[in-house]
Amino acid sequence: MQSAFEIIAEPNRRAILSLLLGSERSVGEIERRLRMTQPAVSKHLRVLREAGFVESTVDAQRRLYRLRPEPLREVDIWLAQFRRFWSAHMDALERHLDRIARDQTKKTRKRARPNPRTVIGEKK
Amino acid sequence: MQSAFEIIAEPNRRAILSLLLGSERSVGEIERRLRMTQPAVSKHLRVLREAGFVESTVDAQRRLYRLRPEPLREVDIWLAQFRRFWSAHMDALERHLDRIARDQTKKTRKRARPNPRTVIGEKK
DNA sequence: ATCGTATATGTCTTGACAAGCATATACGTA
DNA sequence: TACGTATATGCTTGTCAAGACATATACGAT
Repeated sequence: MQSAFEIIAEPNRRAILSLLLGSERSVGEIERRLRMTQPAVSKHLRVLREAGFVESTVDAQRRLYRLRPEPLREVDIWLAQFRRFWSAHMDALERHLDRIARDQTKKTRKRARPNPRTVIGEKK
Repeated sequence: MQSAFEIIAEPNRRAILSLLLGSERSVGEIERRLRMTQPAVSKHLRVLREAGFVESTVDAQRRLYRLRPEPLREVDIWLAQFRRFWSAHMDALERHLDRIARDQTKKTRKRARPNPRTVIGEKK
């Protein structure tokens, strides 16, 4: 469970992070909002805290948890390398859809892929 | 293993995706480059294909795998909600670097990082 | 037809982890 | 003090995924 990617692989943890985006919350608030059991919330918070995604302060018996930016930025940095790639593809798709939708004569400047081949896509 | 987040939680799969960013590759190439066993590569590629991260075309006995953008965009969309947050927490220089990354300009870098608080942080 | 290469798949084992439930700890209040 | 509330932690169980190894399938060449 070292990497930030593994941490956010868990849906409940992602939900907690999204919730904390609004404001800091106590364990009880998270528990009620996300309809999880209290131990589950505490355990996920522990994982998130140890990975640096959240931090907490003590308020009497409660603990208030809030978001920390660094680990998510790390994910974002990894993702960044693909942005150039997918914007190229989306542009190609947009051009294509645009041609179809308007049914007008448009010249193709460039193909996204030079030769059309049979592609094995995802399972259905 | 439905969600894109679970798919990219696996380090070898992330390595494959990064490798495919360069160009399409055969299973054998991936195997050698990433020093994984062939069945391991094939299995990871299957997972990636079924989740829409890659597609393949047949070239004689080989299969050439290449990247598909959509699933990573999905991850990026989730991540997007946090950008506003962390840019508020980032210092000015990091914001600056972020801008640089976006429009591929080049400049000098330095280091700064303030964060004073009484806080229960990550494990040591 | 046989062989070699490239890739996919099946089986088995092992380890990680999430959930549930019970219990411990910490703190405020009467 | 005793009690209620808030949170953390311990234990057990079921699930699932990844690696290793063996085997199957597909194709080209001889």
